[in-house]
Amino acid sequence: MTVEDRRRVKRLPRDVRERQILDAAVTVFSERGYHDASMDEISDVAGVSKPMIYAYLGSKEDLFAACIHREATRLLEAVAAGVRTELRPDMQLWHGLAAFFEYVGTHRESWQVIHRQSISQGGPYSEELLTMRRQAISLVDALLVRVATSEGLDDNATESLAAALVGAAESLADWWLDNPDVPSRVVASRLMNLVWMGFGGLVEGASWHPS
Amino acid sequence: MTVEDRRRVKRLPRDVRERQILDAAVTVFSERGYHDASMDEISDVAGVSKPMIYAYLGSKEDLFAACIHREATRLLEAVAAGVRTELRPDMQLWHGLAAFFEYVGTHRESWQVIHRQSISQGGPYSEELLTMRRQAISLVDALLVRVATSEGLDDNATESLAAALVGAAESLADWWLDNPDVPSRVVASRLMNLVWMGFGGLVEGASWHPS
Amino acid sequence: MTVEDRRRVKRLPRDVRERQILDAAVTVFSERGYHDASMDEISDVAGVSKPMIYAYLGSKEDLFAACIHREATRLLEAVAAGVRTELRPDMQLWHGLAAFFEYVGTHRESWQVIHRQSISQGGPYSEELLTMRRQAISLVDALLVRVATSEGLDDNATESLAAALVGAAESLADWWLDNPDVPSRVVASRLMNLVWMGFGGLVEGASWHPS
Amino acid sequence: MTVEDRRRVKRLPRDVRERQILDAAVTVFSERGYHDASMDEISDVAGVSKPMIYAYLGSKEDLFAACIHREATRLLEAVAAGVRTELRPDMQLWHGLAAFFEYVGTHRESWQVIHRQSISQGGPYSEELLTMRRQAISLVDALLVRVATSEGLDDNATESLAAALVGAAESLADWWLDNPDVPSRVVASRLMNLVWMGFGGLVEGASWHPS
DNA sequence: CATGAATGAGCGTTCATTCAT
DNA sequence: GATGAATGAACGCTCATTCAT
Repeated sequence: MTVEDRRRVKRLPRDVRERQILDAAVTVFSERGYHDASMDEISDVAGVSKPMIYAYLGSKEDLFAACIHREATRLLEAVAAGVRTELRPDMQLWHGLAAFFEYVGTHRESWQVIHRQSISQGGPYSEELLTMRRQAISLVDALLVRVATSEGLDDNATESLAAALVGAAESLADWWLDNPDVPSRVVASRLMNLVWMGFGGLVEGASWHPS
Repeated sequence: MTVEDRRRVKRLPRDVRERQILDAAVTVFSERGYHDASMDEISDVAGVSKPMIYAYLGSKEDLFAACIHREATRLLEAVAAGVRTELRPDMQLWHGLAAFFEYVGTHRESWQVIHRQSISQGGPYSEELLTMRRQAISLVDALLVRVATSEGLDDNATESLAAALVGAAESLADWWLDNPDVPSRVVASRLMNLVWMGFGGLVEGASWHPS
Repeated sequence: MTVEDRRRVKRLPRDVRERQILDAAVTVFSERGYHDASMDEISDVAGVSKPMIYAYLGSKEDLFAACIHREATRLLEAVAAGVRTELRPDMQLWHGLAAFFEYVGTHRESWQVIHRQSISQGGPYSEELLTMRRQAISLVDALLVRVATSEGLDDNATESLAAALVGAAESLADWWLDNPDVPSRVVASRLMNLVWMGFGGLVEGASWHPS
Repeated sequence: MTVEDRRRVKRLPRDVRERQILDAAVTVFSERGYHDASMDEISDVAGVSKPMIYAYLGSKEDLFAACIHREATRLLEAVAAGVRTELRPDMQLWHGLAAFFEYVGTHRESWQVIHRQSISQGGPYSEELLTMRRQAISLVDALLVRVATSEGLDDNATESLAAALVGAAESLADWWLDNPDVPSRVVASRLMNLVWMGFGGLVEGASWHPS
């Protein structure tokens, strides 16, 4: 169904329209970033007039927050689905990473709307962004805590390592966008090896493989 | 303003004015982010009229690029100064990380203007940002390549690991801003242990210390 | 809303709906004024959908006119009921004033929707406002004419005095809203004394009391 | 100097531009009322771009307040100049009223921008309006207090009479706008007679004349 | 060298009003 | 009879940028 078709169709129920609008907003925000995206373009892409957006999703900031929320939730759920606590610790981490890169590879727009934005904490519009990022770190932190229990790593330490790990994954995902020929599994595997074996280990020829 | 008054105004040489302006711009950009910073505020903080800024530094985007360039160069130089190739590989990495966190801790404004910005690659204003980030990755990559030579890690692999490492450091720096009680050395040491020993090693009780 | 639900909804007769809507509109207009009142809020308060308002009462301007008409008519009727021509001239005026302040005191909403609006004659929406105000002046004028017949006050003069008197009453009503402790009768009595005895008379100790 | 000429003239000093803008704003506000006046039209009439208005006078509300302040101050000063305390009480009042109608007759725009607006106290934009009106009432109150000292009229009573008198004058001014053939002095004289002799006195043939 | 004055262009937001069901 | 869905049109406001002095 093309945009023109959609424009001619009238009186859709609210939730359908909301989904249309959110889809359009994700597309535009991911292409242009928050500031350079205009409500006009979003309404055009959605095939809906601007007042509908305000009626259903509120202000630009609200709309952005809704996008972030939906997309980040999907990503987090994908990752959480990979991390099954009945697995061996290293396998939990591995499946989490694999799920992350799998998701990023198959949902570029989703990833971009989440990640390619300012994280200046001053700006009010990034509240949702920070919240979701904190959730991501919490998820990883919980994983690390389970793994590292009673190993002398205090809460503070595991949280910082979780933050580092999340940052590493984000940054590697970005690198991947510029080097798309590498398969998802390979990228995940590289990060897995780095964080599990350490560079020291790698240098000495050690490596980790899913067993 | 009368002619007499004007005579009393300091006619500063160009490079001094440029420094004034850049300093002000760094302050404002770091506080507000690129989009929310206004040329008016920058000119106010600099104590200079707006046309001066345009005459000396060009457009807002140019000005931002100049800020990023100056501050990122300083950071990179600080890190590069830590990484001395005559050292043992692990010590090179260690001193690089230590220098990084030391710099971030003592130059918050500088760090914020570099990092707390959108990295949406669509936007033209972030050209310099991406360039400097690529330089950072190159720097780390070179280090890793020296370390890992002939270990089966190809160029592509080390570059991706370098990207991951840079991202981990950035993210950890952010975490640190929210947890400022942890000393710089401790933060650096945590990341060093993660990337050198791997989580697997840490779990088994291994750890790395500067020797 | 399913078909069953719809059947359960009350299908009220037209005049009941109109009264509902007018009541709501009076409330909202009196609170917010014409411009700041939104059709959305009115329809909310009325518990009726917007298209109903348009179907029954026409445009926003029409709706406002209907409000003004209804409320001003009630006020005028209250005052006219006080002015009984079989009374002595001064008693007519007195009872008219007393009725006015009595009405204002007991129908604040009504008074506010009538009075706290722009009277800019350019605006088309105030046609009814001006009409009703002219009626008020006519009412008073008729009273003055009866009182002052053959006293050298020509038509033009009594009409202007009627306008002055109406303005005095309006303004005093406003003052009263900010000083609600004064009883209705006292306020009316003050105005009665002013316009009957004159300030010159009051200064000399004269005063008027209902006898 | 026509608008076109003005538009071609460049780089006027700030205070000149501010006066131009205020003049234009008074014209437009008086014609259309606050809400129906658009900043676009004001900037057109002023021969200035909109950003200048915001730079010099602030928001629409600020601009309106500035208009009200300037015009109401002029009116109050004109009236206050008429009321000279060395005169006999009745003559003070008379000259005040005469000055009021004289001003209204010769400055219609000024009067309309002051008076033909909503006085809904809810709206934030009318703060200045209420303030100036309170000043007017205070001015009259002071006069009445001087006149009526020790006559059994308490503060509360004189203030209410002052409010009534101000309202009567406003309303009569409005009536006058629709009946412009009556000379200013005659209008003033009618109100003077009403409030000084009272209607009771007038009916009995008494009348007040400046002696 | 330096600046106050000035604006084109665009954005987020709102609201009275109407259509399709 | 009644309503949720939908929009055209306009408005207040801001900002990077450039003249004229």
